[in-house]
Amino acid sequence: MAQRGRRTARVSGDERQDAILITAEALIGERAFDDISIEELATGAGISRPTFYFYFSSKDDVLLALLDRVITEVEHRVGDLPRDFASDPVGAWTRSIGMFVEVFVAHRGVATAAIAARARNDEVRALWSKSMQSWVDFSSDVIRSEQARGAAPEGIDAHDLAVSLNLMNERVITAVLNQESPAIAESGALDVLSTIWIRSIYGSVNPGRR
Amino acid sequence: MAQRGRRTARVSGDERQDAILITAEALIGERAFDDISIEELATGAGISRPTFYFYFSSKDDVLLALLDRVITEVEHRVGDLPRDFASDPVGAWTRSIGMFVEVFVAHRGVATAAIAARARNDEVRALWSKSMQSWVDFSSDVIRSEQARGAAPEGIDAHDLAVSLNLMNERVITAVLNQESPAIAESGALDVLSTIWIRSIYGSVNPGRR
DNA sequence: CGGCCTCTCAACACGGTGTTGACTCTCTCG
DNA sequence: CGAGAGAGTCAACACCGTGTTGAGAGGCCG
Repeated sequence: MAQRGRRTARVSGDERQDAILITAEALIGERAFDDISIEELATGAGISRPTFYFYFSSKDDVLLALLDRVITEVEHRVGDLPRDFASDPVGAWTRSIGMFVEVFVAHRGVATAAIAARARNDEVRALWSKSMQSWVDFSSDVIRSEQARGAAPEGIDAHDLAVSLNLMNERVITAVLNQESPAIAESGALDVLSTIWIRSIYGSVNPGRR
Repeated sequence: MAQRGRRTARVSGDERQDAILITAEALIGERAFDDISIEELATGAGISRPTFYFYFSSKDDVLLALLDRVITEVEHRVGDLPRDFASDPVGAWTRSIGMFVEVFVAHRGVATAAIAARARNDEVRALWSKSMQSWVDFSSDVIRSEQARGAAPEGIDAHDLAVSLNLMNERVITAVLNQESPAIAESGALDVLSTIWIRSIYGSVNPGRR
């Protein structure tokens, strides 16, 4: 939120700022963020390179602004997520994971760029963490309440489980979208992920001995 | 394998090449790969920057050489992994995952650098994939055989499951090692990961209806 | 109108990468 | 043993991308 980008601002020039963001989002969709120069962003927005610095302090700052929007959307959507897990756990989890996938796909470019940038940029890392945290909080709350009502077995820390499963989602979806190898087919992803979530949240299996 | 780095080579100068690799491995442990300049690698190896180019064609080429070693180790260790899953599935899986964790921790710097570099460098991506593929092949083989002997339920594709779980391991361990947030405690990681693997491989749960 | 604040950019400084061309060893073969 | 072919080395250069500086143009407000 608030004051990402521009320094003091008040009247016009907002359009320029937007133009940079729009250019960035467009380019990010077709090319790696690292391969986009500030020159290109500036030209795309109809300004010179030094002028770019009037609006943003760096290329990463642009990414941050883009990420901000995504975070806002994530927090909205997570907040609106239904919590009717008692009546239809499988469906409810699948819908939640489906929403995670949707957000990722919708902001594919920003997500990919942010994941790459978080290794070197603290602010990007913090912001990304914040959005992952929304999902983790949501899932660990639900897991805990499923454990409390006896539907899911205790014996595993709800938070750790939620973190691991959400990180799995992040990684698997990234692999699918980037057509990595090894990866899985996009069509089957939601299914596999849901199954893993369900089994590891509700299952208490002791194969063989132990 | 073979012929990474140096162009034709035959006699001496090998030491120089090693010196670069050693310097790289040392620096990579204390600083992000991106923040290391070729100048530093050269100086560390006692040569000038242009001379560096005699041995490697780029900084990424050095990383590739480092990765090559890791791949070799991974393939060895995966090959040596016991397959006594019938008698003690939980223990066997935990040991396998433990080995994955060990390799990651042992080559922490290279792993982190490779993960960051794979986004921009095709060769790094290919090499990393190769090592992940070793784990995936191993795990999907075992899952398939566990399904065949009736210990694990069918109804989920062994390959997709193996890919997802291995990507989860990669991501969770990275998060732990980099002290990201959200992440989990290093001490509990193996436990949580094993539990998720076991439950999703052997469990067939239908909570509520379906 | 006069001054301030927003906005703009040419020109510069810098740091990193990769290349060139000339030079020095050292080993080998006639 | 003397000539030539590598192997190995590096000063100097060409580039490109980033970020800064300083000087100005235009509008809005008293």
